Amino acid sequence: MTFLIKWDSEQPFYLQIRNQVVEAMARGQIRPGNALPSIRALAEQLAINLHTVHKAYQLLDQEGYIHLSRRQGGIVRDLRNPNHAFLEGWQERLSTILSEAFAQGMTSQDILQYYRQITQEFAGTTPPGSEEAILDE
Amino acid sequence: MTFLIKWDSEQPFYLQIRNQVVEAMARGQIRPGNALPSIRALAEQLAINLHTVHKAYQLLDQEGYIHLSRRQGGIVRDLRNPNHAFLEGWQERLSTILSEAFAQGMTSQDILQYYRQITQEFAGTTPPGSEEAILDE
Amino acid sequence: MTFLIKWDSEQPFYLQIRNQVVEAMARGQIRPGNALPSIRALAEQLAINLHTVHKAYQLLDQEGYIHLSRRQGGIVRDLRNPNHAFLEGWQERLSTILSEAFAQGMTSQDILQYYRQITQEFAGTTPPGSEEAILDE
Amino acid sequence: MTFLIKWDSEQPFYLQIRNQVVEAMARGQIRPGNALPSIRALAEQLAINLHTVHKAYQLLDQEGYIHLSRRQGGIVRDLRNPNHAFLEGWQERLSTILSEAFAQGMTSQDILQYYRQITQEFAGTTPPGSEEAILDE
DNA sequence: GTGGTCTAGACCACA
DNA sequence: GTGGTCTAGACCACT
Repeated sequence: MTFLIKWDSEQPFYLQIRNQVVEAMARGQIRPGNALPSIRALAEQLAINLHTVHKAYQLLDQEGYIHLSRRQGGIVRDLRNPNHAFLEGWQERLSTILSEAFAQGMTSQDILQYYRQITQEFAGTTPPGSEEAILDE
Repeated sequence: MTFLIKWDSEQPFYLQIRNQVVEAMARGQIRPGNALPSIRALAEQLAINLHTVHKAYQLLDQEGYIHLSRRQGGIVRDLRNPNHAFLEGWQERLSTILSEAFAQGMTSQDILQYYRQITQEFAGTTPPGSEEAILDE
Repeated sequence: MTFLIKWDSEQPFYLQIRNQVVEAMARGQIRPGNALPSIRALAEQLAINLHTVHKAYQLLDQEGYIHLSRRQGGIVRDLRNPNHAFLEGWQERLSTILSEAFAQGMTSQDILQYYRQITQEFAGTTPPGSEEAILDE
Repeated sequence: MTFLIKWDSEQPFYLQIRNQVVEAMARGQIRPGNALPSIRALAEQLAINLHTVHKAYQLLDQEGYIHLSRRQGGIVRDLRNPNHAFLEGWQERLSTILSEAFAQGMTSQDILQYYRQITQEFAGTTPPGSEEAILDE
């Protein structure tokens, strides 16, 4: 997968990285057991600070998406069921984002259309056997 | 409607207020033309600073949810169609939140269930005749 | 001429009135010697406070557009040359508004087009003899 | 560029700053990609409060003139075409300022002379190669 | 270093 | 009464 930093985004760099990893997982571009690029390599590739990448990986580890170890770097975990802590915050954020849509005058149909548009990218999971490169340099 | 500040939340106070207003709009608890509580009144009620509430109201005004004026205070606007700028950011945030769910092992069915659970509160718009108080003291 | 208050405008009422009087003068709808509606009448017609209309008239008097007296109310003056004080502030405001246009990417042609569009309404001055009603009720 | 606060102006400080930035953009003194002085630096230079400068920068960001970010401070944007919302308010303000001129007895020739006088400063964009300092200390 | 949030208290403009 | 402006000083998040 390819990482891309938007230098003029309002989102912190570490969150951009975190989000891109999560999206890649959802799309099946990286799968349980796969290794993320090393902190050093990714920092160099993106021309940002080591600490920033480290922070992103720590967050991913803390949220349960990866297992971060000194030896192996970041390994994607196999998550089957979200834990309670995740669900609680997630629901609230979903509620907020849906409220915005309704308050802005969107209908349930509009929203579900966007939902399908987004999730069909996720549904297209690559077959379990295929092991593609994590990072195309 | 009732406002509630979570003092230990990672979300800034002003965003909590903003979100609660938007959710109340989605639920139909406050409707176009209704007045929000005055900045001073809400600040006192929540025991937070006047400027913090002011910031929340300014954000709501800027996002188009309310009209904030020196004369009338904050009045809920009637939004019919979201503009392009809103939709762009909204889609991206929806994409992020959905990928989190998939990456955490949730299925489309799980997600849609939460969707219905949340939106059925919205769909339940109060009948047009009923005029409820904005703020239950 | 007809006055119209925009209740949800960010502009103060007294400025809205002042601007409408000035625009009516520019269009030739009210002319030197004409009387403005009485403060009391206008306040009643617009359903706003006497003080607010008074403030507008005072401002017009102070800026030299009208002569405000207790007996005759507001009488439109015959201005031939703007005084220095007016010109100074006016130039600065014109400079600001033109800067905005250029900074937003407009060209001189764009601006002059708007200029013509606006001034052609002013150019269409009614002939000097005709004395039309100040206020159509 | 040089900022200057008029302490006895009726214009709020934050608007004075905003206007001076916009004028500098129109004159080509600051160009797309250039950085504005940091909020703290400008506040100190002008001997006004940090929050006042902050407000000016936030307004400029909101109006689209600059991009304000935690990382880079204020960066001048490259605006090509004004949006509809801008044009609407701009036209009305132009209309008001032009009617003042006519009501004060100025002619179209007078106005166009001022127009040229102001815009010739804008037209005189500095040659593309020259990179002048943003802030002459 | 940068901007962002929050608090506290003052005074002003508008109606 | 309302919101708007300005000041002053604190702490935080990001790089």
